[in-house]
Parts: sequence; C-alpha cells; structure tokens
Amino acid sequence: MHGMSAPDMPSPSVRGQDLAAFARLLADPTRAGFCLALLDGRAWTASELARHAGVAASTATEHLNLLVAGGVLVQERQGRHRYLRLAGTETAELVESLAAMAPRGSVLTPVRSLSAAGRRNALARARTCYDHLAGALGVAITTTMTDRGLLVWEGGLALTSRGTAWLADLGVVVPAANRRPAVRSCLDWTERRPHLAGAVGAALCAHAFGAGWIVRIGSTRAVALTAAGHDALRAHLDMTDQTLAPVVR
Amino acid sequence: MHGMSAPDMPSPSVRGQDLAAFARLLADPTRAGFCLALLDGRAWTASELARHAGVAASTATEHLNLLVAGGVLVQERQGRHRYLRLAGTETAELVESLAAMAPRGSVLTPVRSLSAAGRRNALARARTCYDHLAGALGVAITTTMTDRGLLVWEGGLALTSRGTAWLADLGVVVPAANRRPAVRSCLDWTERRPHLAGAVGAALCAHAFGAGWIVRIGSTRAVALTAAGHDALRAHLDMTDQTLAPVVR
DNA sequence: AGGACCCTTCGGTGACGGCCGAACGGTCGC
DNA sequence: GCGACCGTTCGGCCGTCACCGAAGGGTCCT
Repeated sequence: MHGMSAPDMPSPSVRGQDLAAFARLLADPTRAGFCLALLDGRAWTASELARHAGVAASTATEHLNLLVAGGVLVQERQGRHRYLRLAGTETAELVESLAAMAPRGSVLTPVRSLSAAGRRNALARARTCYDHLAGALGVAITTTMTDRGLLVWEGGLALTSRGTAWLADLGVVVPAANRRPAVRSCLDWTERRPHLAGAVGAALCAHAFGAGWIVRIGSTRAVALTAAGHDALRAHLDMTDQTLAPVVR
Repeated sequence: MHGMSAPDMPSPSVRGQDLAAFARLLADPTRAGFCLALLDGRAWTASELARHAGVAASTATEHLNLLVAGGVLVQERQGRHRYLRLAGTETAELVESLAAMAPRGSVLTPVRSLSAAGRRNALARARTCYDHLAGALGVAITTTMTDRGLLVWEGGLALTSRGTAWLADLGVVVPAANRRPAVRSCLDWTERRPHLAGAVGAALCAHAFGAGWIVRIGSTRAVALTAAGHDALRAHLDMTDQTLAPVVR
C-alpha cells in the first residue's frame, strides 16, 4: 500500500492491515508448503521443511521466522535442531479450510515416478489429517458411522446418543468441555467428501493408533490398516469388505 | 518463488502454490479491507469500496477483478453499477476466522473524530457480522441463552432440546439439512468473547430484523435495539436490564 | 442531446520481498 | 579436539505487484 493517495486516512479500519499481514504469511508458495506439510500434526526440522519445499536452508530460516513470529507455528529447539509444529488445532483447521477453498491446482499434479505414485496411493487410501483420519479410510468410517446412526448431518453435524454410547463402549475418551467442537466436518482433498474431525475425530484416531488398528507408513502422513484394525472395524462398525475395499486396495 | 534452485521440482506438492495463490487474495490491505467491509453481508458498489479503502477507482477495479476471479466475491452488474458481495457463508466464515486469528492491530486504532468515536461505540454495542448478531448485544444474547439452558458448550457448541423448543416458540425457522452447521461460535473482535453464529444465529438475526427488534443505523453494520426489541428480549429470554446495560448504553 | 456519473483499460513507476551463496557460530559424534 | 552437520546472518539480485492519472466506453437523468 504505497502510492499514497490520502496523506493519512481517517482510519478506514486499520484492521484491513492486520488481516492482510496475517494472510500474507500463507500467501507464499514456500510458506504455504510448510504449513501443508505440517498438517500431519508432527514436528519437522527446519532442514526437512527446506528440502521438502526445495529451497535453500537460509531461505527456509527466513520463512520460519515469519511464521513463528506470526503465531502460525511454534518452535522447540533441541540441540542443533529446530523443530516446528503448527501452533494448535485452530491454526490447523484454518489452514485446512483455506486449502479446501483454494481452487485445486488445475494442473492435476503430474506423478513422475513409481514410488511417488505408490506414495500418492497410500496417502489416498489412509492418512492422518493433523490429528484425525482422512483418505478413503477416514471417509469410509465417517459414512458408515452415519449409516449406523452414530452421526447425523441434518442442521449441522452432530453425534447421536447412540454415537456417544458407541464411543464409550470402545473406551474412547473424548476430552470434553473445552472450546473445540466435538465433531467437525473436514473436507478430504482426494475424496472430495467430508470426514470426521473435531475432538471426537482426534480421539478416535488416537484410539486407532493405540489399539493397533493402524500404523504409520514410514515417516509420512500415510497410515496402513492392520489386520487387527480390519477386524475391529468389522466388529464395531459392521463394516463390510466392500466398504473397506478402497482402503485395503 | 523464483531464484530457481532445482530446475523442476519432482512435485513437492503443487498444492502449496494453490494455497498461496488463494491466500494472496487476502494478503493485501486494500483487498482485505474490502472483504472486512463486505462482512456485513450486503452488496457494495465498486466505488463505495474504493472510497472506503482510500484508493483510486482504477485500483479498486483491479483488486475486485482478482477477488471475483478467485471466487472470494461474486458480482452483479446493474446499469452502471457493479455490486459486490462475499461469495457465500463459507467465505464469510473463513474471512472471520482469519481476522479473528490475526494479531490485533497493536496500535489500538486511534480515533480521530467524535463522529468516528460514536460510530465505533455503536459498532461495539451491536452490529451484524455477515448474517448474525455481534457486538455486546450478540454476546449478551449468547451468554443468556447459555444461562437459560438453550445452548451448551461442553464438547462443542450445541443447541439443547429446550433451545429448539424456544426457537420454535418464537417462530424462528432454521433452514435445516444443508451442510452449514446449525450453531457455530464466532469470536467477537471487540468483546473478545464468542457469540452465536451458524444457521441458527442467522435465522435469529433475520427474525430480529423482521420483528422490529433491531434496525440498521444508517448504512453501516451497526444496529440499534428498539424498544420493542428490548421488551422482547426481556419477555423471551428473561434478560435483565443489567445484562442489557452495555447494549443500550 | 448533453452532461454527470460509474467503471474500465493502459502505460509507467517504485517498493517490497523472496531467492541464493558464502561465511560463521553452535552442537553433536567419533 | 576434529570433522560433520544444523541453523543463522548478510549482501545483492531481480521479479512481482499495488499504485496512480488520463483517456475512453456505458448508462442514466434531464
């Protein structure tokens, strides 16, 4: 905002400046790439992020300083490493909804290598989205929960009393009473369909890890459904092999 | 992203580009100012927005073209006027949460004139926030509804059955069954406290206008509580003069 | 028809900011 | 302690983009 027309505006809301300053944090491809990578909910080192985005370490440092100063990321220094995480669930959800609203890269991201294709498929099948489950698995669980009457969508997503009982039966503890919505819908970028997020989505995901239903594939966001997980979903959600098909292959 | 390190990245997620491109739309003070102004949910003409932001008409045109092309705004041409609105409630909510997360303009916006001070007070007392009520009035109604057991916050905001009955009793019709959350919490920028948004918040606000409880002050986002509105709030919500105090003065 | 008004197009200007590489201070491991 | 490694600081480069004013097309009112 230079060029300067009026020497000093009466104050047509200094707020516009604030919003713009914050939005600018995500308005750079490199910084945006950092945030998207960090959507997996884990902490990355500065150099990991730099490599991921394809920029020099010095460039990454500058960007990370901005993001931390702006409150988008938080850092933790350990020895010679600088670990970075998204500042919190609110931030993660903001990045998610921003990404969901952004027009999809028209260019249908070309896949250049077999391993990249495999990685992509694994991500499409099942992955974590910050702290809950996404991908075909996340969508399948969500739709099945709806079919079983555990979730309702009319007039906003909500957990039914049967849903509450089902969670209790599983032994899933939902941290209650804070400001975070219990259930929230999160749009899946591969499936283009909503899946379960919010406190319940996070608790369910944590339970799935804890009970060995799913395991991480390497150090990516992708997860694999274990045999135990397969059985558990059939037992507790009465999921058919058919609904699970896109997930197991 | 120039400077070019690798000639052509394997594809470290072209997604970063998309997110950045979208975020850039809000990353300019002028464009951000436009969006904040449009948060009142009404359509503004291009020149109104230009004057509001203190830029030349030609500059405004450029910005508006970008925002429309990016899907943030929608336009409607009428004669020699170009009317602009936010594209939808999703967009409005995104702008809201982005603005809520942006660090407040450290500079405590200096108020230069008496009329500006009056305007500011009017806005702080009661205003529309896209399509629902904000300001002291919005917050007061929300807290009272909570006190009366119409709303609960535990494990995510929700309407109780008493709340549903209360709305029906008022004759408020909540458009159900679409993807929009029935109740949603929206952070107030003056009060720094949450108030009721979502489909119910919008319906309640519409009802308040329709029943003459509130009227717009001039052509701003500010609204005034009428005598009828005052009585209605006491009758239907059992609101005391005390809880209404910050609103009526 | 004429004039006022709303908006758009176009050229030109200047600042901001993202990028790199090289040099440097910490921290770890052998 | 000596190398390997992670991160930071500093200059310098250059593209992008927000801005304006002047000129021009449309639309409405009288």
